[in-house]
Amino acid sequence: MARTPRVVEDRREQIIDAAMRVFSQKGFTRATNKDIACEAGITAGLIYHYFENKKALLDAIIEGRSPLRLMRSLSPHVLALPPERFLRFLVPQVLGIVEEEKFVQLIRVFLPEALHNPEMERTAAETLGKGLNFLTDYFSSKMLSGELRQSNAALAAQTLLGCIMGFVLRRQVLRDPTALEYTHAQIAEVIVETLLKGLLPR
Amino acid sequence: MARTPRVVEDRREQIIDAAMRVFSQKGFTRATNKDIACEAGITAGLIYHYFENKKALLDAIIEGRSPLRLMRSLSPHVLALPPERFLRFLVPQVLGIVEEEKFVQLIRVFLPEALHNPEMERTAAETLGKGLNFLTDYFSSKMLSGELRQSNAALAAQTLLGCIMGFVLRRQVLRDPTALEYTHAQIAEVIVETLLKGLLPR
Amino acid sequence: MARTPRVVEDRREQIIDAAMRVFSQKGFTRATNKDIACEAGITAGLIYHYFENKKALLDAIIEGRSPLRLMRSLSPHVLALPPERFLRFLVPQVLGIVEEEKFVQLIRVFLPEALHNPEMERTAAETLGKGLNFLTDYFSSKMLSGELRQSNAALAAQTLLGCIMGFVLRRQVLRDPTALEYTHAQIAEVIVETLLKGLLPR
Amino acid sequence: MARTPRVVEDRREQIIDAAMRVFSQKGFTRATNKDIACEAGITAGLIYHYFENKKALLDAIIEGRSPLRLMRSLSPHVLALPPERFLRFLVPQVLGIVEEEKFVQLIRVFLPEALHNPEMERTAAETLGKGLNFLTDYFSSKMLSGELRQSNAALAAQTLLGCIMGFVLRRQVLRDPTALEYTHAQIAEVIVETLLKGLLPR
DNA sequence: AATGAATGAGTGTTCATTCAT
DNA sequence: TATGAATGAACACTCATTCAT
Repeated sequence: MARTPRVVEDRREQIIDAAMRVFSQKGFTRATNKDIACEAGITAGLIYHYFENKKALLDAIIEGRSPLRLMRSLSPHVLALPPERFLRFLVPQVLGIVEEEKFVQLIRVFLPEALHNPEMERTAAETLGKGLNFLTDYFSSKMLSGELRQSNAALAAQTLLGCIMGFVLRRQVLRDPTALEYTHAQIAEVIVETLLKGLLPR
Repeated sequence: MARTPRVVEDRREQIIDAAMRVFSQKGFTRATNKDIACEAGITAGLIYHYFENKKALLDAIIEGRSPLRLMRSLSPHVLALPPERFLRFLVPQVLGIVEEEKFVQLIRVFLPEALHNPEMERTAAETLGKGLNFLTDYFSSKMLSGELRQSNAALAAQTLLGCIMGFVLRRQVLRDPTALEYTHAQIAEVIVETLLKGLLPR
Repeated sequence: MARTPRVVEDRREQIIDAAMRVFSQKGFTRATNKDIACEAGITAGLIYHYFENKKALLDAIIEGRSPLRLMRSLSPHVLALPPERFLRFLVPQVLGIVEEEKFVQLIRVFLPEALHNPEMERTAAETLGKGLNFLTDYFSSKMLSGELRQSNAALAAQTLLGCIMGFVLRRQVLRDPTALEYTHAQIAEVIVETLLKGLLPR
Repeated sequence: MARTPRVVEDRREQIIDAAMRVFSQKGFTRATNKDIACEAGITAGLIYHYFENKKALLDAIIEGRSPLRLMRSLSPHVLALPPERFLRFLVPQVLGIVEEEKFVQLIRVFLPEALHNPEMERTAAETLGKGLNFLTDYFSSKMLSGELRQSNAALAAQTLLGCIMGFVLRRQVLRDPTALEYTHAQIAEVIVETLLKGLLPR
């Protein structure tokens, strides 16, 4: 009896996982319910016991797999670190999370959807916004304290995150083999080195 | 007279334009022939007078609207400029081209397609690669001449282009209103300032 | 229970039967899925639950309804019969099978298809070939034993089968009312008498 | 001026010829107007200056190419010949005409159409009927005169024509390579010998 | 006479969704 | 829970036919 909800959750997860894989490979529209059912080892009809429709399944993926850990793992104490140590900690950390298989799948599912769906566009913008706010706050405080030179903190934050996104885009979305040869350490080193000198006071 | 070929070309262009708009709004798969025909003010059947099938129409968009101008407009003489002037010229130039309506549409059509179509994935990676090579070459030569400090030129190029892509992604793909408030000049200023100091020798 | 596979088979058979009727009336190309579905009392979509496509449905008709019984019913012991008894048994037998409704439908489906489809052309030629071989063998052995006069057994076989085909063609394909007035017995009598003893008076 | 109707007739003939070829290869329904226009070296629209629609083009083929020569070439004086000479003249003659390329095309166009079109079914039955009547009359008179033994003349006629049709069907419709190896002379010889004198030894 | 752009009705096929079992 | 038969509303695409030129 205590089992039923457990099983239900398992089945749900199982379907979500399968859908995640199929959507990330084929895209939401091209993926059929049969594809997903097949990947999950069930029949297509059963999906409708756990999800209202195909769209609800997509929503479940996106809601359930939100990159919250990212925020959590970066929390309070790191904010106290001086810029150089902060960035040398943050950048590889972000790269590590963002280039995980699950996260890459999420990007591949979410990105095309965001492109053609205003609601998801907003969700994506907001999620990114949270990350940017976090960084912006950090930069602002360090600019105030004089540890970073004065400039537009929000734009600086966007510049940093943009660099990282650029790498991820080329590596995980375009799957450029050249870009995939670098290690996270190398990438982080270059980003940090390049931006840091520009951000530090003379 | 002398008109006939003109009309044919016009009709083709007209269909391509309509498809461009519809694809960029709805995505290739979701866009129906009727949508495109409707947008172009014709009937769906006529599309097949000019294009073999829906995919051929997509190909025509992508081949016909390739961002070649970008490369051409940046060519020879600018390579001689010193880094600061070079970047202050280049970055707004690229932003200007890349944020044109037509170009943004192209991105919105191409990106989701590249995500689920290996052939386009390669095309996209190659196109980006050309831009990166151009930058990498410039950085390499300036590192040799001592105008920039020694480091991995390819990664530096990716960092620069990544920043720009990050901005475009947030502004034109996610259409984040906050990000859209900045002018090209502001964005370019921050990117150049931030990266330049990191790239210049001490 | 124990019903489920039965139902599936029934539905398949039901669709094949409907298709058989529609194809034989309208021809494969002219027959629409809607026609078939309508005849079967189902919706067009359901056809694709049981058959990959329209062509596969045609194949199923042709494979499933192959005139194998014809060969089987004629087998071993009749070969020992003397020519006159053999033919007096064989010809009405063949006429009976070949003029059955199902078989006539098969001809009406197959013939036009064989005319424009090399694969089916071959299948038809081979099927006919098997019948001819059977007859040729019989004629050969009886020519050796002196029960039939020496001549080209293969051509004699073709002559006999040709007569029968000629009748069937006129009766069942061209549906000539004059030809339909004869009974199988009459037709068989004339064919056997004519071929066996010839037209000339003794 | 006297030319115009000539040209019109030529164009018409040219289109009919092209249609004949295309219809006999692909079948009426599968053949497109573009196919025909292409084969005729014109554009599809032009067909409609000479024919009301596709069906009218088919009718023109069938009406214009009726196998009248066959009847004409067999006319009056041959009727006087004794049976053996008559058949030895008739059978190769018929085979020769019926296996001409043009006639075979006609069969390949007509046969599938007759199968699915009652009107053409009747036309075909009538045409065949004329041939049968001719033969039946001959057989009747020779039975009366005692040159042939008494039997059902109509069925005997059908038997003879059926034999020929059987050969043509196997050779020209099913294109059986084995059957195509025989010469007209061989085929005619066997048919005449078998029907005339029968299979039994004297 | 001839073209070919344009139409629109229709075709085979797909697939999300429902539902009896 | 789970199945898979069944539906029906699309959809991409074809093609006979029309018509301005």
